[in-house]
Amino acid sequence: MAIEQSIDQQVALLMQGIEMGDEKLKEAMGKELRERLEDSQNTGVPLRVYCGYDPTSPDLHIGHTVTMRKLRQFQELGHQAIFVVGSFTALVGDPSDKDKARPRLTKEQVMANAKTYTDQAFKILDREKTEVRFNDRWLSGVTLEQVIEVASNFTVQQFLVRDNFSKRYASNEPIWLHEFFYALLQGYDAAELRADVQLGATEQLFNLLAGRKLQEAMGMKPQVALTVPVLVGTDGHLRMSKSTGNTIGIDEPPEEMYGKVMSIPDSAMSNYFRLVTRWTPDEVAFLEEGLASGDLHPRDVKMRLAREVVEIYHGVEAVEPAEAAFVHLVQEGGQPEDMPEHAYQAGTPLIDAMVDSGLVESKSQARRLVDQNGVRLNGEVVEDPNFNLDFQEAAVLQVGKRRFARLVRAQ
RNA sequence: GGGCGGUUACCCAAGUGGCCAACGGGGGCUGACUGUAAAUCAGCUGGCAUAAGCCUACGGCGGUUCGAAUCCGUCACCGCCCA
Repeated sequence: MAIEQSIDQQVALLMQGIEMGDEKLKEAMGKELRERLEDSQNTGVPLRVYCGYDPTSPDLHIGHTVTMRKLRQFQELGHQAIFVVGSFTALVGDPSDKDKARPRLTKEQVMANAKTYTDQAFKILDREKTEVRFNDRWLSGVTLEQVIEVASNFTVQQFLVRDNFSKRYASNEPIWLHEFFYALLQGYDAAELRADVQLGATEQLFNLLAGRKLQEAMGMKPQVALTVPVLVGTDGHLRMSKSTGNTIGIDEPPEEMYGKVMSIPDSAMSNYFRLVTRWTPDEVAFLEEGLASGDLHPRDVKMRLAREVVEIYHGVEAVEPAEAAFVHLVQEGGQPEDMPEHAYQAGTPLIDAMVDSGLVESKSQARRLVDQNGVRLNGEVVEDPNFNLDFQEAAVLQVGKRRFARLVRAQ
């Protein structure tokens, strides 16, 4: 059911948060979007709006949800969302988001990942109104002739202008020929899907524009390209991505999610407000002003952010327990309710139990941690790594702030 | 096909015969402090060993040497230039 809104309101909503890196381009796209929306209203034909996701890892993270949220907005206005699984493009490796060529995946990995991807995506998207497409369905059948035909629309110079290619070119890093094809493939997708609108992160702009160019060459009306800012990872600087290990997975348990949000640097909060919450621009502005003036405490604001993120993926009932766990564990330095259990033989040196329980990787590392006062047994800092375990009752082993195990003497 | 340069720990990168388990930076970990797992500061960051010490490691293999990440040979891979 399309929500009744004027075209003006719709454009304003859909363009909110769109960043094209160039005001003129953004204006032009906004104008094209308006035309499309008007056409759609007049003809009653919904717009075909697509976004592609390369299944390079088994899990989606909240970085992926930025474009999904935008897709969802289109859905709510009655348009057709198309979720494209890059089952073919993932094999090529997208050069956009890295300074280095990405390792290529096998077909099997890609298909396994695709399965979990789509399931997770429906936490955001309306399953009923989403068309899921796998791009190997059409791309794997493309002939060399067609490839050359498509390639004839582009020059090498156009590619070299791209920041991440020009950088690598300048620093003598390899630029693989197959990487050039990535943009062509995305363009091909756009044409195949007869897309009216394509969404992507700002770094994808080049690819989206390639789609426009190809559609035009094929006698179609070029799609509206809309890009959203990139979400930074938990480190606060780099793009959130599996390969840098700075992700917050949308399938992670509430406590984990809450804690990870709390671990982002204060400086990254604004990025998160805008990209991964349901807050309106007014609410965001209120928080930012409060932070700037000192009226709001950064920690409290971040907790608010953490609650919001947990609520989105786990529902409102998961929020309180997740926050309570955080307060207990981190702010009060308490112990978690659940911790893995490890059975030891009486007389086992503590250091061995640390390794055996999987809390540390080697005895050398365990020794170092003891030296650094990072190991506690029943709350007491351990001084002697060779201490022999022999407790009647279960003992709580703590390594650092976050790793716990319950040690139980074996019979 | 020819010439030149390169390959060092999770990443970047220094080291050109012994003082090298290998400078520095990033990341990660621990601690202190705090406002949180933020910021800041300090320490740690191959394995085994209570310790002395031992083992493994500077692309692979082989050699020179009392001794090699460092020299030589060869193979593999990468980059640049020429064709």
